[in-house]
Amino acid sequence: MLDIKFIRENPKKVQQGAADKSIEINVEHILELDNKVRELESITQKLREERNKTAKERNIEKGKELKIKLEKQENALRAVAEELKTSLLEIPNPASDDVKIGIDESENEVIKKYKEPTKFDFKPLDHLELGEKLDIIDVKSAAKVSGTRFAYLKNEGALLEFALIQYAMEFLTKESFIPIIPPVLINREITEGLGYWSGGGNGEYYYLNDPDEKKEMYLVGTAEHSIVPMHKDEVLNKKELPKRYAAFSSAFRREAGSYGKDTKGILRVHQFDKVEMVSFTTEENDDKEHDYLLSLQEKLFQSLEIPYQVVKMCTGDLGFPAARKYDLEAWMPGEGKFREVTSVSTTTDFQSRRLNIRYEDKMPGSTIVQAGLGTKTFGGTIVKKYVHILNGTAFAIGRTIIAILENYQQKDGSVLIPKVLQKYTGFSKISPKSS
RNA sequence: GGAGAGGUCGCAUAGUGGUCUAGUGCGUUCGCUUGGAAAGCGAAUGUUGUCGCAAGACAACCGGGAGUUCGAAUCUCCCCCUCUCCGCCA
Repeated sequence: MLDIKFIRENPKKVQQGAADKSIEINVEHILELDNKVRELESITQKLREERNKTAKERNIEKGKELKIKLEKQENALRAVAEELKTSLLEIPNPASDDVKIGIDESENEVIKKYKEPTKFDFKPLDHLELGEKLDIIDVKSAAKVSGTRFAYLKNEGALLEFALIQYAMEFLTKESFIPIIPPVLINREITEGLGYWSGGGNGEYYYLNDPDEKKEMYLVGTAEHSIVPMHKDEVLNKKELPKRYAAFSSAFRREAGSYGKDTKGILRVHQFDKVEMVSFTTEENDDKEHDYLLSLQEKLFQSLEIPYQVVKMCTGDLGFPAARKYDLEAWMPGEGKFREVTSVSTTTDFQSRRLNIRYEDKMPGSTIVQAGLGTKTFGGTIVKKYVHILNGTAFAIGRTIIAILENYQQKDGSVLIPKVLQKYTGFSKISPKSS
């Protein structure tokens, strides 16, 4: 959500920001609504003032009259205010100035590359073929039990997941992240704050509806969904910023509308595990924090020695709340393509405004010279600002395993384990099971 | 799942229809006092919004929502959360 004051002062920028993301909004209409709300607000306020006075005088007759008038005004105000709020929620966060304007992913820019794509003197297999030969991925049984887009990870595959989690958590804890395991079920109110419903419905997330309970619960699409609202309605101390979390959780996605896309193996599944980074910081440190989170993602993949490229999203591929976003795409020899394995975005103060997460900032004190009295210094004013929230993937376990399997496969069908992970796996190679 | 208690200004508490413009204590800040400090004394001390150049004025907010009333922290209804006991349970 954008600040109405910002919209009043920068109507063109807001209109253009939405257009750059190919989202249609009508800023002019929103400003009209805003004026109307303020007009009605002042009328209502005057009536309330009178009502309060009348009640104090115990003027019952006049009070009855005012009550009716006031009710009318309040209803009118509520209707327009509601309309304004709905309109405000439809405005996307404008992209940062440094983001390229573009229609869709075809205009994204590759800004960095690490290593050349892995070369083989044999025809590399894809992760599913490998996974089945090694007996570490089983989608057939999962189809029987859960349906398509589910998988069992077993044997060394399961252990590899634990190794990745342990490695990432240790790495991030050393970087002063707070390790955390969040709930994966969230309530309705929080999904609204997160914007699950913007764009006219929920095509992305699962919900659980117990017929015996009136309450609906929603499965998180990423740990971010339960980490960010942790601080809803709080005022953080500037000294504790940046506050960084390293969260491990499962993530659930309906993938409605992606039928026929990436149907093979575990690249795109309904349930996967992830180590996620979430950072709360100040306005002035936002850009620096974004670079920092990206650098951590790069370090992790460099330590696995997996070739990748960093892609900077153009406006059309940014998504609603992000002002800037980078994807790290790992080389996947099975497909012969770079595929997204992590992503990192800043939502600036867009999410925090909606969820009301702020921090206290002290403006510098001022010194004034008083005639004949010398100088006097006044303490700074405390100002509350919305925090800037960034989030990025450390490891999306499934996709990272794909990258490892495909890049580390050997001619004999075995797969080597990246050196940094060996102390966590306890083995350095996965060999095909003879059946 | 059953029974009970409770959610009030940073914290602790008072407040059961108009004197609440929410009292008091603690904490915090400033001032007085002091060689300096403590204590003491005095004052200030929430959030959001509207109007205003400003000083300020006013409105809304006592877990959330709806209602009764001229008037609600206070009465009614629904919901949420916390605590205690019992049951069940990894």
